[in-house]
Amino acid sequence: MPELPEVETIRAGLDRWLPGRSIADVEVLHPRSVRNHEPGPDHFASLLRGRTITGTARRGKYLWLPLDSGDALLCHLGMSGQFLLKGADEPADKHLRVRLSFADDQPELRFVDQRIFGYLDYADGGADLPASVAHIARDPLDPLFDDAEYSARLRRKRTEVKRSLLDQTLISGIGNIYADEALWRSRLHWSHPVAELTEEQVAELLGHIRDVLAEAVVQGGTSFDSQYVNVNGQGGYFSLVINAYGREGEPCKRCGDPIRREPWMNRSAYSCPTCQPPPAATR
DNA sequence: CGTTCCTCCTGAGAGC
DNA sequence: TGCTCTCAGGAGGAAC
Repeated sequence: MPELPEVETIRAGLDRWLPGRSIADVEVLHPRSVRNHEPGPDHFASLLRGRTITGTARRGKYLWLPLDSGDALLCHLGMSGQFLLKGADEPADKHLRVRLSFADDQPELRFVDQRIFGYLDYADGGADLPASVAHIARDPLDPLFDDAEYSARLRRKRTEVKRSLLDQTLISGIGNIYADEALWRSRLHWSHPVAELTEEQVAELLGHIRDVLAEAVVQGGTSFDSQYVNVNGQGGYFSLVINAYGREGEPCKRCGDPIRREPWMNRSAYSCPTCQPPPAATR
């Protein structure tokens, strides 16, 4: 259930376990989970058998495992995807979609995904950056993220600030929760037009985005390492202090007024009506 | 061309 | 209880 911190937590957990291991077998239990691989599940499995995982990588919410062939096993967790490391003798999880076993007697890697919005794919030549991830912007925790370029690009858009935060081609890794949290910290309403943000406001927003993501990464990091085998990437999430998301009717931690929920894009936007007033019409 | 919005799934919880 | 409705941390691509 992944935004950047959850995906990063999973990546870090996998990175302590997978590099150097050889894939012995791949079992695809639901074809939709590998739907982007045109030749089909059997071909997908055959490409992976015998390959050695050489590392782990992430951009935004995309995760991939570089292989000794120079290709990569690409993964997006969608809304409900999880990676679990479990013993082969443990019972199948309810929504187990793909199972990868390794050459030795080690735990297997399971891809579990209730809603099947997530997927695995074989990325030809994608060890450094899979082609299907190339259009995704760097995320704000990436040392090569260019703040000035982001600010200029953002302010040229004709859209609202929350929409822009969820546009992964502008800035990646942010989803509905961290968007609402960063906007709360910035005292910005979701509908604020990005073209009207000053450079200073963008810089402040970016600072809050980095803070909330980094705090969540630290929290998430504690949950993944209990037992490598029983890992559920979602665990640490709820220890983060949430100020807006999901708090409809509860008091704003700054001013005490009840947090409001507004329908937004077939989803929800949470904000403080006092700290985050809708922008005044400018024309 | 840029921006908006529908759709792909399964399941939980609320209300009747 | 069982039905219907809404909602859920995402993103590609059709529609405008």
